[in-house]
Amino acid sequence: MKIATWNVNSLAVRLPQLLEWLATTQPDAVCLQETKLTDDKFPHAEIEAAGYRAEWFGQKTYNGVALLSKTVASDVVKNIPGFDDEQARVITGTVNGVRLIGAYVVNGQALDSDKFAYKMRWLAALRNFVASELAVHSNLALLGDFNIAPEDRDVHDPAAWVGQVLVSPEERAHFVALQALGLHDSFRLFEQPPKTYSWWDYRMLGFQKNKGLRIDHIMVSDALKPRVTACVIDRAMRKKEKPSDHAPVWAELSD
DNA sequence: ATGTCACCTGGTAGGTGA
Repeated sequence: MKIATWNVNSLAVRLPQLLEWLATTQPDAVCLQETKLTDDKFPHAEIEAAGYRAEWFGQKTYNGVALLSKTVASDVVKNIPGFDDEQARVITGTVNGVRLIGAYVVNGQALDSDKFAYKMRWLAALRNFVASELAVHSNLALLGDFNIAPEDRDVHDPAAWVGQVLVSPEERAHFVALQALGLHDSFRLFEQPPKTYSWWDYRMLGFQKNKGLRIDHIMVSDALKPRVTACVIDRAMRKKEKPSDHAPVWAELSD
């Protein structure tokens, strides 16, 4: 079973690339972030024609998430129960016996901003939600755009990023707290090439210079960990015409 | 600090968010 995550940065713009990528990569399930579509605009017909079921949860202009899968997802939950949130950032469902939580974590803008305080509250709520889901679903993956680079080796120039969001000790502490629940960063279960990132700023030739961060992750539960046979960041999609600023990430699970 | 991209409103440019 192949599971994946991709921040598409507007599904309206990226739909042709998504369909191409589904056809070549053949994931069994994929969580999308930043669809930027209200629910009435979601391109479910095109996605179903490509052989995928879809669950989606969006809003105007910003955020928006979706869960695509070859077989139908069950027990779908939108956003974090009990956490009042105007923003569409989480979609959860069970596919082939695996609980998938697809998340678009708050960016946070700047460390001294209201948005960063919201990011901290949001991550605390996510942790509680993941803990409650883990209590009833041992086979669980939390995947998405975390907007956190867990370690300095996930940052092209750690010194240049000091004081900015995505790399702060406070954000990294939240990543560690998720690990403390028994979640494992799939990417680091394997030998990986150095300087492998999942996001590059559109500005200043970020991708061409590989000035990136690894902020898109697939975390797996203790029960799922021994089943992970690979985790790959698909840089090729960042080289396409009109790319998303994020590359897709996928992990292969044995049966 | 910001060379890009996507979206909105409201208008053929400017603001916001990432």
